Amino acid sequence: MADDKKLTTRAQDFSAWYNEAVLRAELADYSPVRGCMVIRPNGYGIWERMQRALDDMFKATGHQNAYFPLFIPESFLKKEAQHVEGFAPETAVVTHGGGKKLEEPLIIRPTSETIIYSMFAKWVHSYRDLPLLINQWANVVRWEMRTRLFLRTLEFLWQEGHTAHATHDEAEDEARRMLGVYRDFMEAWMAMPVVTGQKTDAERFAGALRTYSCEAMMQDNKALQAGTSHNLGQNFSKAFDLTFQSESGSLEHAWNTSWGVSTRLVGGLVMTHGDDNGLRVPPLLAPIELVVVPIYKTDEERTQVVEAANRIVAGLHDWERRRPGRLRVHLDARDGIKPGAKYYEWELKGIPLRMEIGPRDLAKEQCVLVRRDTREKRPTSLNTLGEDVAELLVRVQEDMLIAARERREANSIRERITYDRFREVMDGDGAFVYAGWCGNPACETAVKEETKATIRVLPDEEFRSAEAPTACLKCGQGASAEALWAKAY
RNA sequence: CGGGACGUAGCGCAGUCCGGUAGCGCACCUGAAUGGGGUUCAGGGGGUCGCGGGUUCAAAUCCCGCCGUCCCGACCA
Repeated sequence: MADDKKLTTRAQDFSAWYNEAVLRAELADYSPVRGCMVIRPNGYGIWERMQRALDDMFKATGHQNAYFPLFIPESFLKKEAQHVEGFAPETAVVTHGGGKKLEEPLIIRPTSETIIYSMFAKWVHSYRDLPLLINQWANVVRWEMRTRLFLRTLEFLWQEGHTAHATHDEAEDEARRMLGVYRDFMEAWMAMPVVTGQKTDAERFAGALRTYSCEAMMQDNKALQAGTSHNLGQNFSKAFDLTFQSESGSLEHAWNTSWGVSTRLVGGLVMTHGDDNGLRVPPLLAPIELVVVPIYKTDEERTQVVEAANRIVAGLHDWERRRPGRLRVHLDARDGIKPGAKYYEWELKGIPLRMEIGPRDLAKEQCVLVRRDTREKRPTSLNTLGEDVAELLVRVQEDMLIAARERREANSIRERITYDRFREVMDGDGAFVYAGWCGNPACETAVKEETKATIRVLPDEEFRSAEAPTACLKCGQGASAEALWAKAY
C-alpha cells in the first residue's frame, strides 16, 4: 500500500498492521524463499545492538563463544528419543552432496544440542573441567508450516547457550540464572516487561527436564514466548556419553542446560511498542537515538541552518565524551524533501528523539526536541542541549517500560473467573488470565482446543496473585498451581 | 495436508464476465517553483500480463494442465 500514507489501524487488524509496520520501517523484506526473510540494515542495526548487549551479559556470567557445524548427522538427532520426536517433523534434510547421494542424510540444525554435547563428551573428563559454559551465535532452520516476519521464519538468527555441570542443582541454578539475564535484558534494554515461570509438560522443550520462559504481552493481548531456558537434566549427557570422574572417583553423567533468544525479539519489540505512526524503538536499541531535521526556505537559510546543525552535532559529539557510549545522532540534510515528510519517515522508523532546527530557533539560541514515544514537543536551549538530550533519552527508555507494564496489567485478569467468562474473554479482546490449574494435562488440552489459549507459564512467585486460586479454571477441581492462560504467537 | 482467495511495472491495483494498440496511483528520473507536520506543476523511463499448451484472423481476457503466493485450520522461538 505505497499510496496509503497511514498505517492500518491496529484495532482493526493487528497482524496487518504488524506486517505493514515491519516492511515500511525497512526492518525486513520477503525473500525469494517462502518463509525466509531478508533483514535489512535498519532491522539488523537493532538486532546488532541486542546482540552486543546480550553478548556482554553472557561474558559477564562467564560464558564463552564458540561455533559448531550447521550440519548434524541424522543419527545424532535420533539419539535422544524425545528430542527427535519433537524436532524431526520440522527439519530440513540434505540428502545429496557433490552430486552424489549421501550415505547418511545431514540435518540442517533446528537447534544444536546434539552436535554440541557430542563434542562436550570429548572435552569433559574430570569434575575440574566443569562447569563448561558455551554460547554460540548462529542461524538455525525449522520447517514451520506458517511463518511471519521475525516471529516465525524458516531460518532464523539466534543465540544458544549450552552448559555442562557436575550436579543437578548447579544446572538448575544456571537455567534459572540465565532466565534472569533474559528478563533483565528484555526489561532494561527492550522496555518489554515479561512474566517468568516454568512451562507445563505440554509446552516443555523436547528433551528437557524443565523449561522456563519469559512471556511478553503484545498489543493484541497475545503472549509472545520471548526467551526460554532449559534444565536438560542428564538426558543428553546419557545419549552422548558425556561423563566425568567426580572428586570421589566415581564416573558420572554431566547435567546440561540450554537457553536461547532469537530475532523474534525484534518482532516482539515492534508488537510491544509500535503505534499508528510506526515503530517506537527504545533509545538503548535505536541505531540512531537523535535525528536532526533542519528547516529552511532559501538557499542562504539552508547554508546557515545546516552549518549551525553541523556545529550543534559536533558539540554533542564533544559533550558525549563524558557519557558512556557514543551518542548516535544523524543529521538529515537531504534537500528537496520537506521537513514534514522527514518527520513521518523517522517516526515510522521509530527514532526516539528528533531535533527540529530553523532560522527562528537559531535567532533564539534554541531548538525543538520531540519525543517519539509521546510526540511531545519541547523548546530547548542550545546551551544545555547535551544534558537535556541525555536526560530525555533516559526518560524515554524508562517511560516506555512503564507504559508497557501498565498496558499489560490493565489487560490482566487476576480476579476469580468462571470458565464461561474466560471463553468470552478469549473470543473477544484476550488477556493474561491468572487462574488455577489442577495439574491434569487433559484440562490444558481441552482449554486449548476450545479457546486456542494455552498455559503460557506457571508464573514465578512475584507474578502470582495475592490470593492463590483454589479451583482449576477448566474442571473446577482443586488447583495445584496458578497458571498464566493466554493465546500466544 | 484440508477449506478459501489471488498471480498484470519496484509496490498497491484496474482491465478478464462480453477477445481487438498495456492502463491507473505511489515510487523512480529531469526541470522549475516550494520548504516550521506527508509540496505543486510540467515532462520522462520502466511490463515475455506466473509458466506451458490449445481455440482464434487476433488472447491479460476463452479452454486444459502445471507452478507459485497469501489467508483460515493442525505445528511452533
